[in-house]
Amino acid sequence: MEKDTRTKLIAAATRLFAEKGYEGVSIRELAQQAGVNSALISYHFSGKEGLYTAVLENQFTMMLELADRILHNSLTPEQKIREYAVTVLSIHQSSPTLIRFLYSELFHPSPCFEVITQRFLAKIFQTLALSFTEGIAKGQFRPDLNVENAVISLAGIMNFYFIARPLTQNLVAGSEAGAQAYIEQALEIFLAGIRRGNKDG
Amino acid sequence: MEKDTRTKLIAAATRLFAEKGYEGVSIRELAQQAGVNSALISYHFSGKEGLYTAVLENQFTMMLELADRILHNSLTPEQKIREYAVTVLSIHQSSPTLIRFLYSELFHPSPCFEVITQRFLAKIFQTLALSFTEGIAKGQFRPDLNVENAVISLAGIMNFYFIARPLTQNLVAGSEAGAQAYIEQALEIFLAGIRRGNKDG
DNA sequence: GTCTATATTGCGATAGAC
DNA sequence: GTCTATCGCAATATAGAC
Repeated sequence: MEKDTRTKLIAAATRLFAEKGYEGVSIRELAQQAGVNSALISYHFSGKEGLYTAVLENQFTMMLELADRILHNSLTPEQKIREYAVTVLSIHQSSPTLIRFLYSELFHPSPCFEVITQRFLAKIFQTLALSFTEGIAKGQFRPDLNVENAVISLAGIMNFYFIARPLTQNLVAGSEAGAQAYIEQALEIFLAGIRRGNKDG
Repeated sequence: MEKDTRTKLIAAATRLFAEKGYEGVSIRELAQQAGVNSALISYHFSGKEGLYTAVLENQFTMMLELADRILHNSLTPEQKIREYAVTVLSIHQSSPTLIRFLYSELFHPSPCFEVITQRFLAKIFQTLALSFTEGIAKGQFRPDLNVENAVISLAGIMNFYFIARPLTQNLVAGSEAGAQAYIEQALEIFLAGIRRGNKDG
């Protein structure tokens, strides 16, 4: 049992950090939940902060891999938006704790977050913005769209379901198995809303 | 200077808690930023936790007052959705730190959060859900809408701009003075997306 | 109501035996 | 690689003078 200690620590730390936040959990609690000695955190990760960084990198790596799907292919603007939607669904389903780390980092960023901001979020943003620009140029989307705002609207409508899940689990009665159904309807609402000829006024 | 100490402490605490989170700030720092002695936190608020609760109650009170606008009047379904949008804008503009406390509480709830969940969020959710149901019944909205999901889509598209602001301030070049413009476009996208006859086939 | 000084606890990190 | 024991520090809270 040498390398297994790292794995057990990361697994316990992912759960505990997601639940209580970085400062809300002590190294003693982390070690206890992992079933190892607390001194091993310093030995394997150079301290609590190193363990947290390892957890973040582990979480964000899955996101980066999935993201290549939308970035490295040639699709129509609408297809790229659809691809973004299913990618969002995949990310949240394969890593349900990710959203907590993402928003914890968003509001209280650690040094490690800049990597994600620059390598992932900015890239996604620009890719989507280009898709909107292209869709407008081709006459598929409303010509009066502000592309930056459209990107935020798309990201908001796709991600908020997972952000608000702690609430909706209590508010909505039978809300499970609904992530995919949500994404599908949200996608149709959004696409119908930006297509040419649906302008209000 | 008796009651002024409470005010100064709440003001400093609102700023510091929003910036660093509950555990990220000490009572010494709180007192120093407020320009008072640290022992006065225990005297006036029975400790750090009491001060945090006072900050939360102060933040959430404004939200509750503004929320009455959508709840206590008889508007058409589309008018209620528009009223919700401008209310969201008002809330975030009059209290820019609120979103941080809201999501901090969403992921790491303190006892005080249940009050908000029950008195505000659930009420808003149900009011909007009723508006969608009514709009569908009157033939104004697409008949295949899932109302719970539509509420989440609306909340997501309206709030995400303010959630993602720490990011977009770095990502988008000249993004200021854009909150109202965002809300207006997001509203048109959403309404165009749920109106009858815009269904994707 | 406000201050100084201090009690007490819990934290992260590490030295050193095995 | 793992464990025990402990160090040093910073945290909150409070007692008591003013």
